[in-house]
Amino acid sequence: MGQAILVVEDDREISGLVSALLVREGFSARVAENGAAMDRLLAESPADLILLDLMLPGEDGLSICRRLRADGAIPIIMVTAKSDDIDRIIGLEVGADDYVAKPFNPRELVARIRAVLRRTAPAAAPATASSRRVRFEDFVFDIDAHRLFRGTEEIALSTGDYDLLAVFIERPMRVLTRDQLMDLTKGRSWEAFDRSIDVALSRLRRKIEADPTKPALIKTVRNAGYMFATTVRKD
Amino acid sequence: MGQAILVVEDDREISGLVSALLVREGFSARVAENGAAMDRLLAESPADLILLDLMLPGEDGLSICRRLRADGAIPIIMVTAKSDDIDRIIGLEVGADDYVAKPFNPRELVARIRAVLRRTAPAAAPATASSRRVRFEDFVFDIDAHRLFRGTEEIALSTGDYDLLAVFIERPMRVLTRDQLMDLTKGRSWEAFDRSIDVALSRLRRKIEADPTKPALIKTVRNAGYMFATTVRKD
DNA sequence: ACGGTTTGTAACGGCGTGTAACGGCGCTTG
DNA sequence: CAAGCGCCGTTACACGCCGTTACAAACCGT
Repeated sequence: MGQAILVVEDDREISGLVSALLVREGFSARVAENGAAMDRLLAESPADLILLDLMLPGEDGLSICRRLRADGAIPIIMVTAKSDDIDRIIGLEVGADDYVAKPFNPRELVARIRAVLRRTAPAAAPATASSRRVRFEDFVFDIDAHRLFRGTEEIALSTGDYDLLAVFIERPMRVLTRDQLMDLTKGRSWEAFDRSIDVALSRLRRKIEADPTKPALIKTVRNAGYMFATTVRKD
Repeated sequence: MGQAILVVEDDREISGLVSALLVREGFSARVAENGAAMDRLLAESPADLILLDLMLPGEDGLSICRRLRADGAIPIIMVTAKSDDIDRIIGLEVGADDYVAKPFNPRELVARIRAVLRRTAPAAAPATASSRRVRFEDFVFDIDAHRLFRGTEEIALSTGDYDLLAVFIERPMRVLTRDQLMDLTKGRSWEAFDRSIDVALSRLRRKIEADPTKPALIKTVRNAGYMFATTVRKD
């Protein structure tokens, strides 16, 4: 779903709050408690942005920042507890993309993350971002443009249809629980008697299944959830 | 003498303190109390960076920022009294280079000024690279001339149509909220029951969509805003 | 086959969005 | 300066989306 943010922070309470905030805002968040843990997580999968605390056990935030700058071009936002430190960090020219002082306004933090991602995005991809497309069965799904085609016919998708399909496309051949679907599409968690996912699914099936009474694309997995049961080819 | 900073701030006390600080740090500082005074000073001699307060008598800081961004590439740091405003300003994408909340740590302010000057210094020269003409689908849009063509046919645009389209062109494949659209086109913020954006969009769609009842270029994203859903090629 | 549980979906209604229509304002023109 | 015109903000209403509810159908253990 969202872009991957890596939070490097040794205070569990703060990292918990921040990662919850980020997930709520549509990012995916991982936490590392020190430089070594960060390296391990980056080896597993890359991050789109790193939120880096200054004070850390072991290797210092400044050192980590310099190191990251040296090899990759991952955007970095430095976080520091004492606002007096900020001018020092900036002065040191470690090359972070932005700087935030604790305690920070959550919405400001999110806004600064978005601003940095926006600013650095054109550098990575060409400014005229081409749209991502995938194929499955005889469909072509233009993810960025929110458009779905079967053959040459366009199938109109509501925002709800799109959210659901986009989630499935990214996770084919895997059972997704109602809780996961709820979280990934609406950003809120699923409560016991909530049927909105089922109804949304029924509506999506009506548009994309050849025979909605015998679903072939989106299978029901009883007592578990739903699964996008076809292969997805990147274009 | 150091680089020329222009402080746009109506509070005499603050502007006095800031300009003293800047001079002490080796910059040259001038003060303007509002947008008109700023224009006069810029006409006399250019500035290397503008420190722009959000709340000003007469023309608003956001409006000034947009105006400055439109013609030149002078680095701008926005200053605001309420830290809650910061996330909104950043979210609005007025395009400032940094944002600082009052009351600020003087050394942090200086550090941020230096950081912005450092970052923007090399970018100044090759700024005039891109042509001001873009293509999308089978349209050619001449941004400077305010003219839009589909194939060889010209499509007449009102200034309202143009403003909206120009904003979208610069931010393809991104959902823009009504608040952002309002601010970027009209320079004022969006209030809950204001439908003028919706109507303006409807009028633009009527001119550029093949089938305005099934919008393909400008998608509605329910509960969020609108998105220009096509790729834009620079000419 | 029976009863309880889970899933499918039609129907309803609240609310967000599309857009026709009206009218004020500023600009052009004679 | 009056008349005409086009632009655009407001209003009002129609329509579509989606969360909820209710009931039917499918499923499963016994």
